[in-house]
Amino acid sequence: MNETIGFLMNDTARLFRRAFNARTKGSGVTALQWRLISYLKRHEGIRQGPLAELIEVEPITLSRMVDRLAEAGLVERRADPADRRAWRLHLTPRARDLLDVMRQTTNRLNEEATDGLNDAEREQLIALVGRIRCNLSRRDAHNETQAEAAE
Amino acid sequence: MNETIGFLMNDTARLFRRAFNARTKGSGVTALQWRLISYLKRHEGIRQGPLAELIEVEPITLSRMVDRLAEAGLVERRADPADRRAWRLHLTPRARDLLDVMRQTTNRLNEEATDGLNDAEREQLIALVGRIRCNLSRRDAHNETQAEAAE
DNA sequence: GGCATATAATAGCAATTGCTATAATGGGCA
DNA sequence: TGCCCATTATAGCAATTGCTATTATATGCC
Repeated sequence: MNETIGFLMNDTARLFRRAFNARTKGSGVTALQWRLISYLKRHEGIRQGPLAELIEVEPITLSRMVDRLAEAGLVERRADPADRRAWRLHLTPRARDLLDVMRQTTNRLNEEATDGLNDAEREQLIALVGRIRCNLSRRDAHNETQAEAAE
Repeated sequence: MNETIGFLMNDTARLFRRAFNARTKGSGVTALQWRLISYLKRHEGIRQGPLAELIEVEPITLSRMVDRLAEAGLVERRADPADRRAWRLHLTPRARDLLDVMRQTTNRLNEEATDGLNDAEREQLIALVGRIRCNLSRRDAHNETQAEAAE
């Protein structure tokens, strides 16, 4: 009974993060920064607010993360031509190079993590966890709606 | 390919934490504090150092977490009779009451998360994730040994 | 156009965390 | 016993984060 799926999932995710951190320690980039860069790759030109929501930090926190990443030459702020309050975020070539390296690291890590599982089991694992995420995602949206209605 | 198992697991674990936090917001206890209390329940009388390792924070961080939890009347420091440098940590009755409430919350949340899965699928999910955790746990120990040897 | 309200981003302050150094105690060995 | 080194916990300082307030700009309404 102690092995609830929630605890199990959190433990496993933490082991993933730890292993990932151990393998990228020398890069000078933290795991949360990788998360930012990784999302930014798929949402090139996104503004700070929406990106903060994606990686789930407060806008002010993201603002300061971008400060540091811009200083490190990994992220670039460009003025939004349609809204002078906003910035559009872009990756620099250097960030893209680092992403390629990280992608290899991630692939290797995933292979190690699923060592001993056959293809069918891997697919099933992804399908089942995907359904969990879907459930929680819906629940969450539902709860947020309730919370807004209550205020 | 973007849906690697590592990212998927992390996303899902984060949704778990978010949902859990949303349901325990009024308790005045943070998720990390819950983690401490939860481990402390299974390791009554543990010393600070080993507990810090369990919940994966630095000893000094745990020391200050215990400061706050002791002030809140949830954790008690007792002198170790065998070692005058060390404290033995114990939960107070109030913490046990809160744990009962949390356990219910956790169970409900797990049911919601696995909504739509039949018993066989739930078992398979737990078995597969458990194997992932086992793989990563071994890998991690291996890497730490390598790291120590390298120093 | 002019004004009220909403939105994007940032600054100040308080809280939390980790790195490094330090105090107190324990344990091994001569 | 006395000394050296390891271990347990904690204090000071720097970095990061979030809450709240603030600035600049946009949008809607008259």
